[in-house]
Amino acid sequence: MDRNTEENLKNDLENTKAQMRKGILEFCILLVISKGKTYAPDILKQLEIADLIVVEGTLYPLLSRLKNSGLVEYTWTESKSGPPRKYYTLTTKGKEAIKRLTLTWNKFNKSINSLITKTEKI
Amino acid sequence: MDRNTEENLKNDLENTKAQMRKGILEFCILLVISKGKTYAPDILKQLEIADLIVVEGTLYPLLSRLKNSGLVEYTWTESKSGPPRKYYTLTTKGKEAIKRLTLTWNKFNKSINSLITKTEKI
DNA sequence: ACTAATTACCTTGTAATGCAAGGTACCTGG
DNA sequence: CCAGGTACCTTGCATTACAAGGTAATTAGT
Repeated sequence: MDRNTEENLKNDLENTKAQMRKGILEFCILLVISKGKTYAPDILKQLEIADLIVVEGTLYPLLSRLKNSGLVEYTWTESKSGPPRKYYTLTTKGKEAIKRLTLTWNKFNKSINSLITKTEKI
Repeated sequence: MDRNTEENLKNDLENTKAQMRKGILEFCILLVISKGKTYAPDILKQLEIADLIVVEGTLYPLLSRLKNSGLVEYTWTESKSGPPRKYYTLTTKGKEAIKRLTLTWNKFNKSINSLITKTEKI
């Protein structure tokens, strides 16, 4: 594979990988919050540790959506080193959502694995 | 959980699940094609068997994208029961793409599992 | 020979949403 | 009092899945 093809392939795949990441974003954010009270910049750090790059402009609107859906709630809390923070926690509904999304995730996993194993002749 | 909350939760989750499905769509279509020559309606059937509902209006543009990216190619083939079909196969680049996407998929899986296991205190 | 049904391909318009970039506001330290 | 750090949020753009509708080839029924 020459250098150009390699370059193109990388670009195409970046796109597809981004799509994959998007798909699991909401689920992952709920998972992070389920670990206990957190606020936006901390969520970003934890996602980065889990190897999922997300940026502010994505996270804030998403947190608002989760709030409006009643899956999370927040309380303002003073900080010792800056402006007050919104600490998010899961609601009962949010916990239920995580359970179901975990099942969904496992289901997709199964679908893909069934497709992968059928293709080992590549 | 009352009936309204249950209804709302279902709707919210449908949305999120749809997002997840979108993310893996391109990958899954490549996997199906890697099993051997196929054409659009057959791809739809195989995805349905793997529990991934996709519709025509989604598939055709996506196949065009994959074609333009050089991951798949097609040949027109006569049919015994209707108009001619476009039979798709993977290119070398497409096979390479599948390998990398499989790695990506495994990586995301690991990320999520690390988030899930950290949260068993729910 | 005509018509209806089937099969297959594709396009248009809409809505959702991730991201880059930019903006506001609070607090602390020099 | 102002510069830097921290935290919140919004706007505009591009991508893209889907619903709905359209074109065309072949076959079956009458």
